Amino acid sequence: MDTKHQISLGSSHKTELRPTAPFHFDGTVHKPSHFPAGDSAWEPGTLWWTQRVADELFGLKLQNAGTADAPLLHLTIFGERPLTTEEINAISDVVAYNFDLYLDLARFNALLERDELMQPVLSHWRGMRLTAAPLYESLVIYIVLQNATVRRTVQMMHNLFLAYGTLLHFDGQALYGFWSPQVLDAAPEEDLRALKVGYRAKSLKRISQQFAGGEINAKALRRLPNQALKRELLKLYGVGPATVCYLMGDFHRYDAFEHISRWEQKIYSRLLFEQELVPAERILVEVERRWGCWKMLAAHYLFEDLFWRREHETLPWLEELIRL
DNA sequence: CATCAGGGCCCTG
DNA sequence: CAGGGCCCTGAT
Repeated sequence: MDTKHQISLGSSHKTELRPTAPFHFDGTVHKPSHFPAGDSAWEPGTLWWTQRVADELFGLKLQNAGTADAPLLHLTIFGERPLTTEEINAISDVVAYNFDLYLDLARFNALLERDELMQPVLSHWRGMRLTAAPLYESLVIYIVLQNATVRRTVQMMHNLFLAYGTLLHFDGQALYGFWSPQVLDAAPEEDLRALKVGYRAKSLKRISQQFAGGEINAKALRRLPNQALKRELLKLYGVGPATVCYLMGDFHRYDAFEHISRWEQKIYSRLLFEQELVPAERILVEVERRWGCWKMLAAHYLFEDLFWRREHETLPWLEELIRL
């Protein structure tokens, strides 16, 4: 292994989290539609992943210790050193925000129960959340997704982790932790290009520079209303209409589903209209009509349900669209 | 062997 | 606002 940096996380702390009910553990922590990035591992009932908090890397384990209607989570935090109570709480808060643990789904569930198409989907996924990553990490992932096939995205992410990530050993896992923005800010663009990220090297560097320079305050952004938030996010170099739509999801803005990329358009055409290709505009009108302010979350349910089915049955039309 | 589009975006005219 | 260019890869 030519990973330059690796560390063992010998210190561990346990704490508990109580999501609002209903809570769907596996649907929330494992997303079949996401590409495998090397920074998380999942088995039913347990998720391991890495998280950079306040410029320090941690390994995290989340275990399902409750039921859908009486949710309880055991969170174990692995670090290089003992943590204070305040630090444990801070990390718990990050986890709670990223998994949207305290989301009230009552109205959403009532809405989906009245939707014929969504009834079976809801019966599988009731309590599932749309999850987020730290803003910088989400941006990196969305940038390597741009104009690339899944295979290439996986390769780019792997190369980036190999060159700039830190392999964290904890709880029998070996998972990559993200670099700090300062690292890519300082790296020559040619070095990034050598990792075969292509023109995305420029976006990665510019974004890293903006974060390293303290221009971005993710927590302050959370307080902005949708349109202002969108405006701010679009100022980030390399963020356009497709990426900003994903980012609004990271900020739990479930009413902000305002863009459909080509491959998603084909998938929604099938699921909503049973047609090959419906105009994007018509799809957006339809999701607004059906799900209103919950449209992004509802669309997420449909999508994850589809990709979960893909793991268990063959869907030839979908395979053609995914193009590994 | 060449050509092309891909889970976009920036820049230019 | 339309269209070209961008890095690289696998498909054709």
